[in-house]
This record gives sequence, C-alpha cells and structure tokens, in this order.
Amino acid sequence: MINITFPDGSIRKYAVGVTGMEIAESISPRLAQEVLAVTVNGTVTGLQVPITADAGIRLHKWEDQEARQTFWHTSSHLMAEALQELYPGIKFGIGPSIENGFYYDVDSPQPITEADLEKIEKKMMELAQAKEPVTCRSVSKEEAMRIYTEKGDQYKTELIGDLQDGTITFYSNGAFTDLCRGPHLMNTGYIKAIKLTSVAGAYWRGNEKNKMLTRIYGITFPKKAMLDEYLAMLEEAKKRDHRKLGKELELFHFSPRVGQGLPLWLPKGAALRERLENFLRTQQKAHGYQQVITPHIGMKDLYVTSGHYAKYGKDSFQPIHTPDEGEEFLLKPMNCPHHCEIYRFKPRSYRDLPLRFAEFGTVYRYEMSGELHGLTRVRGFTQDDAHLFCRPDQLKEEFKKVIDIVLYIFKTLKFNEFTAQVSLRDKVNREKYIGSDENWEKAETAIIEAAAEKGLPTIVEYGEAAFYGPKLDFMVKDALGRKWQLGTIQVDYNLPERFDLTYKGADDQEHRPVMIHRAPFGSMERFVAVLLEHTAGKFPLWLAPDQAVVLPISEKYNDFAEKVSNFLNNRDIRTQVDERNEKIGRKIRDNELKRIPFLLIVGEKEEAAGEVSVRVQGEGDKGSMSMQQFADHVAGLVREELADAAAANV
RNA sequence: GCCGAUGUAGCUCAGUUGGCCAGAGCAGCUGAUUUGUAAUCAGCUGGUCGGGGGUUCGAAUCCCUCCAUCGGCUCCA
Repeated sequence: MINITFPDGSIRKYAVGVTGMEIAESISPRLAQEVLAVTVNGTVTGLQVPITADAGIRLHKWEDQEARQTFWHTSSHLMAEALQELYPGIKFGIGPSIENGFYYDVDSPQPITEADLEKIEKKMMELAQAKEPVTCRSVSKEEAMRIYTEKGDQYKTELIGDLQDGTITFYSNGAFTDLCRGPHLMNTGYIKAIKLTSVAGAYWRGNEKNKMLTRIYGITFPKKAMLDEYLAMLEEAKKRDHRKLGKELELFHFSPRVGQGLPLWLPKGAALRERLENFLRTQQKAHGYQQVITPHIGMKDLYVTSGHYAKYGKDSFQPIHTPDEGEEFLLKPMNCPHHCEIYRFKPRSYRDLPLRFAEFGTVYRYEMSGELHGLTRVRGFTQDDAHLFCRPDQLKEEFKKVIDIVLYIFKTLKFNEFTAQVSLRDKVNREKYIGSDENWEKAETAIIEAAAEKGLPTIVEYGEAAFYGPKLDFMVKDALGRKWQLGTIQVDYNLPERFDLTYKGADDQEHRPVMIHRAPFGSMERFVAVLLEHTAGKFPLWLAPDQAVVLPISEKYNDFAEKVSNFLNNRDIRTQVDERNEKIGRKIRDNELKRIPFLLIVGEKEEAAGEVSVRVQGEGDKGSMSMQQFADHVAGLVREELADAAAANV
C-alpha cells in the first residue's frame, strides 16, 4: 500500500500502481467526470499514469491551468491524428499547448490553408467522439531514433537527438503515435468543442534560416457553450483594438503616401499625447530631471562610437548624404549617444552627479515590414527617454527611484496587471553583447537587487537584454492578451566607456560614471495603443481629449452654450459645443459614442437658471447644477484621479 | 524579410457561374424642421473597384506582378 496525501493534508491508502483516475473515482463519481489531470509530487501527469510510491497529489479540473494545458496538449495530438489521416505523408514538428489553445507545426506535401480548417475540425470531432484512449509507452533512444529514421522524419529525429536515453516516451491516440513527454487526457472523448483558429508559417525551431513549417492554431473545450463564450470574448476584444478605436475616436492615422509604420497624430490624439507628456514631465521635474533637446539626425560616426552602427547599421534606414557626399548622417535611431555628448559638454564633478537628462525624443528604426503593427510597432516613434549619469555608489538608489516613477505611472493609469521582467544576456551567445563580463555582472546585480529591495516581483528572461546592458522591462497585455514591453530601465557600463565619459572624484581622480537608460512609457505610440485597449477609449478624465461637450437643445441656446463652454475652458476644463442642427437625442448618441465623459444639456430651463444639465458617459442623466458646481466637481474628480496615485507613490 | 489571407466611396459593407452607365447605410453638402436625454425628414455630391500589366468581344470578378493591411513566424537598440 502507498500513502496519498491531498492538498487539505488528509492521507488515504491505495494499492501500488493506483492511477489518478482511480483515486478520483474512489472519492466521488462526479469528481471522476470532471477531473482532467493530476499533479503528483509537483509534476503534472496524466490520470492514466500509475503511482508507485507515497505521493502528494492535486487533482485538476478545467479551472486549473494544469488541466487546460493537458486538455489542449491532447487536442494538438487529436489534430495531428486527423491531419495524418487527411494528408498522407505529412510530417510533424512540435505541437504544444499555449496560453489559449494549442498548435502543431507540420510539413505537409500539399498546402493547408484556412479553407481546409473546417474539414480538419470535422475529422477531429469524429475522432473525439470515438473516445480513443491515450496510451503511453517508454522507448529507448535507439528505438525511438530507429522508428523515425525509418519514416525519414528529419524533425523528430532531430528532437530525439537532444533527448536523454531513458526519459523518452511515446503517446498514442488511435492511429497516431507521437514522441511526447505528456501529460495527456485519459481519452479524446473529453474534447467536445473544437475551433481551429488560423494557419501561419513558423520557422522550424524558431530559426529564420530553417525551413518554414505550417503552424495550425486551435482551441478546444469540454463544452460547446464554453467555445461560444470564448468566441464572443474574442469579438469583444476586437472592439477594443486600438487601430479601430484610433480611427473611430480620430486619434491617429496611417497614410500610405507618408509611408508604412509612420503614424500621423490627429488633433485629438496629439492632445491626448500632450497630456501624457506633461504628466510625466511634471513627475520628472520633481525627481530632478532636466529636459534637453537633440536633433533628429546625427553623424554616422556618433553611432559607430556607440556601437549601434555595428549592431544595427545595415538593417537601418541608410545614411543620409550631404550634397557633396562628404558627410554621412543617420536618422536618429536612439537618443543615448546624443545625451552622452551633452554629458561631455563640460568637465563633470562628483558633486554634479547624478545628472538626469530627459527628452521626448523621436527616433526612426527600419522595422521589417511584416513586423509593423498599428501603433505598437512603428518605424518612427517618440521615446519618453532619459539618461541618468551617476556614480557607482548612487546606481542602486537611482534605479529604485526610476522603478518608483514607472510604478507611479502604471498606478495612475490603472495598469494593475503587468509583469516586471529582468532581461539578461543569452547564456551561451555572449558575442551578441558588448562590454566586459565584470561590468555585465555589476549591472545585472544592481537590477536584481534594486527590484528585490523595492519588493517588486519579477521574472527572469535570458537573451532579452540590450546589447549594451541588462534591463528591467515592464510588460502589459493588449486586448487579445499579447504582451508588449512598455516601461524599461537599463543599466549600462559600456556607453560611458565608449564615449569616454568621466567625472572628477573627491579624490581628485577621473572616474567613470554609470548610465541608466529609462523610458517609463516605453514609447508614446505603444503606450497610447495599450492604454486605448485597456480603457476601450474611455480615458480617465484628466486625459480625455474633450472632457465635456455642451449640447444646446436647439439653436436658440447656442449663445448660452458658448457661454458655458467659455466659462469651463477658462477653468481648464476642455469643453466643446455641439452646435449642429440636430435633435438632442442625436447629439447625445453621437457624443456618447465618442466617449465624451460629460455631456451638458442646455435649454430654456438651464439658461434661465444659469445651470447645466449633466450626463455622465455610460451612466445617463445626473440632474442639473450650476456652472461653478460642475467646474468644481470636475476639478475634484481630476484631483482624485491623480492624488490616489500620488498617495501610493511612497 | 518569411508563410497564409484580405484590399469595392471618408467609414462599415453588398456585388450571383466574367455581361447594361458599380450598389446600400453612415459621414459630407443643401433645404425643411427648432427639437428635452442614445439615430428628424427630403434632395444632392462622392468610387482610376489598392497600383501596373495580361487573358477575353467584354474584367470589381480569371492570371501575373508590385503596394498596403490583417493573423502568425523571425526581429525589436
């Protein structure tokens, strides 16, 4: 007998070799129906796998991520089974579960397009309804290799080559057998709803130089209703797409004549951006930053010195030549070298440090055409950049202060769900980075310690560092759950060396400063994009391009409406008048759709009393109040929005 | 850049197997209406059917090519 310990601490005895499913059945038939996977001693496994020794277990229902991952992983095998039947000769790459669903990379003799998905879904459904059991067997590396070599499968043999003998397992469902670590569902019958979402190309093993395979994405559910719900959720998310909202709310526009990836900010978008910039400028001023301004181009040599040219030069916009071809300039792809030259303007003393140079610097990068994406990935954008030059002993404190600014901004804008990612060098490919190991280690330590001391939960990613130093990146998701890097803070020992930056220490010796690169928004473009998707265009009051629109009942009250508008604009409440010759219902509808926070209806009553009738966006009529009362109300709300965050910024 | 899909008026979309001067709603303009809390009525304007080339008696529709967009991959200083 073996002891099985449950999460609540209770212990039951079972025969050796009991499976997760048998345990579930022994507890209740209902549980046995709902359970999809089991964690045994911390490892998720299939319910069909025998347990041979004392163990702690947790049974997973759909609500648990572990159950869904197992469910989707089996779904990818089910899809593979269907594909194998429909496309004889097809070869398989990898087919994992992902955050929402699964995919399988395949190399098919005949092309598979979106038109084929329905056919594949139908076949999958057929196989699912057969409730084929999923079985597992261990094989030796030699045997595994032999099986796939016989099939002439270059993909699986390559994968097996990287595996250790004794750990190799095959999973089968119906006629399909796959090299796989598991875990899997008991059988394919759990899968009741199937949607293959898209086909895409994907390089084998993620390497651009390898063959491109066909990746088929899908998602499955144990109930039909859950699929419908999921699809409805996707539809909702599409409504929040910043590209759609940007058009509807007249914030920005892309013109093919200007060029792809080069956004044109419309008046309302520019107003929004200006608010954000002013907000940050104010913060930075309070934190001892000084604004600087630098040109949009610089001599090529500047970027050769910084090392950026060697790294990105050939993939960038090509140099601009002077008419006599004597000199070469680059469109500024980053601000750091310019700020280094500002540092070099005069000899610096240890007493001057830290120096904090901030600039809303517009930069241009030649992103490959397929990488462009709305405002989140563009070729011309403005960084809310700053470079902090400090003494080594000031580094950690400075870094922590920057974390404070980033958190303050996220808090104010209610980005409550973000991931703080420590981006370090690739563990193997050290040649992609410049600078000494010693400096890299110092920089990495500074970041990790500063984050820890701020109590900031972080994840660590290798290979995500900038080529000159490690970063702390703040990632936020868009409406469809895609992660984007917004804020970034970077430690750099390299550029100060390359630009030979020094300061005179108290010891009368020259010393090397450390540099912090930071951009709390990341870029104005990307930040506005993510903000749009988070708020669905309902910006906080302090940011709304128009805070109130006055709606006269008829043209007779246009003069009074004008008066109200002037009154409010004089009190810094951004107000417009809707003077169109339309019925009030129409004006309300149109301005509600434009997400105007306050609509002020004025007619005979209001004019006589000197009042406005207030409607709150999405909430309807709130009754009337005097112009002064309304102005006070709005000012109070704005103060609250900004003060809340200030209070949190200890 | 790579794989796949899409591209019709400022916006959202119809356009049967290739066949009369290419349609609708919204927006815009003009007029009527002077309106009380989510779309007043009427008329008008507006389109090289993404660009270029080809097939055909005839192309929005079929083929080639380029451009742009969308979903991925790769990349992201």
